[in-house]
Amino acid sequence: MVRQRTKETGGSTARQRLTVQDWADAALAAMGEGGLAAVAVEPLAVRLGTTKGSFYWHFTNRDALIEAALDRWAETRTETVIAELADEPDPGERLRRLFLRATRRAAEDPLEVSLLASAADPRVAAALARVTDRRIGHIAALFAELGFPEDEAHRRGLLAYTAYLGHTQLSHAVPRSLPAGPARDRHLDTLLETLLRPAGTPGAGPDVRQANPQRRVTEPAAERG
Amino acid sequence: MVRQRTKETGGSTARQRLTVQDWADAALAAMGEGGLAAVAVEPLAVRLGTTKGSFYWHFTNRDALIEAALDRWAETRTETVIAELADEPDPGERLRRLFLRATRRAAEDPLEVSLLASAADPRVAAALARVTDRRIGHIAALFAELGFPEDEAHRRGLLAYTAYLGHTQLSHAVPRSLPAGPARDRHLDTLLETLLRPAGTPGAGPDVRQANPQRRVTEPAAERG
DNA sequence: GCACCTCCATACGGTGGCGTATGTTTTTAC
DNA sequence: GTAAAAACATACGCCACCGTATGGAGGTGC
Repeated sequence: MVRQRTKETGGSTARQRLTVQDWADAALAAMGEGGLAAVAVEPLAVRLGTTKGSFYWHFTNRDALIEAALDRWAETRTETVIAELADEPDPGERLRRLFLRATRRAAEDPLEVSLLASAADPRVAAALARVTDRRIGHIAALFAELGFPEDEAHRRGLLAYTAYLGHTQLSHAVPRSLPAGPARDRHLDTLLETLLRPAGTPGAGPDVRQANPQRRVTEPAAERG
Repeated sequence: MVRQRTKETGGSTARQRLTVQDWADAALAAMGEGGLAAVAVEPLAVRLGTTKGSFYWHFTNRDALIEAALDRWAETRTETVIAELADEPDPGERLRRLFLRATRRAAEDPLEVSLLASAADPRVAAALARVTDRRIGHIAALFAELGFPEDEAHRRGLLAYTAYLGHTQLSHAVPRSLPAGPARDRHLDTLLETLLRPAGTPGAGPDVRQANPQRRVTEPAAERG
């Protein structure tokens, strides 16, 4: 990510120039490590091997950087995962792989947790709202594809996303509280299974979805990567 | 919370003196609003109507304040809720009321979200680990009281706490994504009901996995969000 | 009522980060 | 190959905050 900028190494140095996105990515990285407050121009400049002079050429001030970073986050960190699985034909398997992949990535990157904690900032809140709507909508669409009626699909999508968020929090705060290794995927599978099971929805309950006969699926092995 | 300290109001002023806990509570409040970085001595002093002189009498430095605040949080914000419901005889009802109460409080107070995002700090991580273990253990004990075997009770306790965390995150980040008003409790009730329903136990390794209720394989067109 | 201890106020020096001003290098235009 | 533009470097003033030093209020013992 960070470009090399050896400063006085004779002639071989191709002194890269930085782009707005380089700064935005660095800001997101810093944000993941230390929250919004850690998005500081001068430390970022050091990390990028440059100086403030570069920064204030690309941005008017720190706020502009934060907005750029949030935009970049909202664009990249949601669509990529969705797009990666677009070729999977089976919606159930697509849901499962989406869930496993998303939780794994979120467990590796503290950025999302950091952003969730910065929702007091209106710009962060806006980005979060955008991303959350998109994600829940997409999951709900998967449930709808699986045969659930519209509102029930949305309800389950909401639950799935809630589980995703909670799991992410735990994986960062107290990782040892969660099963690790192969038990991890099994745990997430049972969680998904719970969400997929036809519930006795008491409120506006259609009667149809009764007991699941003989569900069998796809080995959990496929999801590596 | 903040004590009144009118500064020059003649003689009627009972000039309160501050305690270590006053500072710790103020630190927790600031932390909820702006994260760990917002725990700054001088702003806190202003909020408390005093000066740094007071602070550095009670604490050696800022780090000591943070530790005191974390200790106070770990002690108060978990045991109180548990203790408040100790007189409820029915474990199912105790679980339900615990869940409703905890989620409501967490939705009102941003502190917990902020702490979860500061888990990179080892002191915060320690406090979180303590509190998390205590809470999951307590919830698991409730499930055990309800008749679930030990490991299954723990598994469901973990799921319940995951749901709690996720719900809390959503309620702060994108509150409108969650049902409000009376639908709120109904939503949480169905969530709990899901967790209480006897499920296909995972440990013994039955082949049942992942459900497809009446597949209605739709066009991939539904994918557009 | 006087020494004494507790608790707070005020005044300092130091650091880290923001934003501006202005110089310097690299790239592009032609 | 030179002039203009783009991209970066350096130097400055400013503010917020940390921690220290020291000087008082206010109560307490006797």
